[in-house]
Amino acid sequence: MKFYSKNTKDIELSVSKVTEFCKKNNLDFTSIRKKVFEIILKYKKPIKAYKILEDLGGIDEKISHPPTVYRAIDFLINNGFVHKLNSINSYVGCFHQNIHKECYFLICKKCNIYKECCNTDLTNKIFKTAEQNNFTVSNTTLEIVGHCLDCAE
Amino acid sequence: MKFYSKNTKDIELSVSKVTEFCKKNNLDFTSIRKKVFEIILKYKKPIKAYKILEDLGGIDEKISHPPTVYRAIDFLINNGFVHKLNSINSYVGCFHQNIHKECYFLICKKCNIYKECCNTDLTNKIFKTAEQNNFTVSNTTLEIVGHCLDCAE
DNA sequence: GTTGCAATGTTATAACATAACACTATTATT
DNA sequence: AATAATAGTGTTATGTTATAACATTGCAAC
Repeated sequence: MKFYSKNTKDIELSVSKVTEFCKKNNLDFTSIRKKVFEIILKYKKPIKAYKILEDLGGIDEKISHPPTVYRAIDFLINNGFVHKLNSINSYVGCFHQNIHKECYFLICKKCNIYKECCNTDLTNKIFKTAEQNNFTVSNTTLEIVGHCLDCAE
Repeated sequence: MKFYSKNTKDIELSVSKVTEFCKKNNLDFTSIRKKVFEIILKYKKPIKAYKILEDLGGIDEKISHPPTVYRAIDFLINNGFVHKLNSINSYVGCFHQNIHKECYFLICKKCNIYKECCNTDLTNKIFKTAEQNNFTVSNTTLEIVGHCLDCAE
């Protein structure tokens, strides 16, 4: 399955994009938040919180406690830089041009590779459904779990 | 928010529907599985595994161990009688006429009430997307988290 | 320079889920 | 009838994911 392969340059670009966004919006993109963001991006696949913790410990033992990681993740998610894949308790960097919270994901059970998609049509449908039910959306999750072409039998 | 309120009679109906389905499909709807299913239905809101465990303990202390509950849940989910809401680690009985695995949910952050929807159009779109990506679907999750009318500010 | 506030450090524990193996009951096989 | 195979369950222990609670730090506003 083709997926968004990020090389070093792509990661740098994402980081600087977020840095700029934070500056504009008066958000505090601290050193820890930046480190956690970079770890997530570098991992390429969905990464688990305790794996982030481990990697962070490799950089600096002082900051290797769960709350440190979860706080950084919260910040990154709340601002749309990272998404959580609830069905596999993992986190992924957002690869899209616009910082946003609505996205959907194809997740391969076997190789764990994933693909992030945005489909305006689908998103609109979802919001319309919510509206019809007098529902105020704060967050949506659409996860499609299965097998990618390479992993299918 | 209006939701699928199940009275005793509705629950009995669901249980007998599932009982029949299991008979036809040669599935073992054991006493424990049935009890767990009933607990989930009676709760009306999304219920957590350890709450099920607690309720089950009230019926019979012998069967109040986590694996007992999780095994029953697995059975119920695999056969489409129950859905898991990954974003809140909770379980809900399926309220639809056809036993199935694809559904989407509106979940109120505040009161935890939820609504289960099925929208063929949306489901088709999701499957089409997967197909376009050469992806074999085993399971989809669409969860819309936010506030219902009563809980909106 | 002190107050206020957001971020972080730290300890502990809560909440969610499964591994591993023993036991039981039922069915199928000899 | 004895035996084997199998699915379900009982039980202990532990693995995994996430947060509560409170102390400390650093910086900005007054």
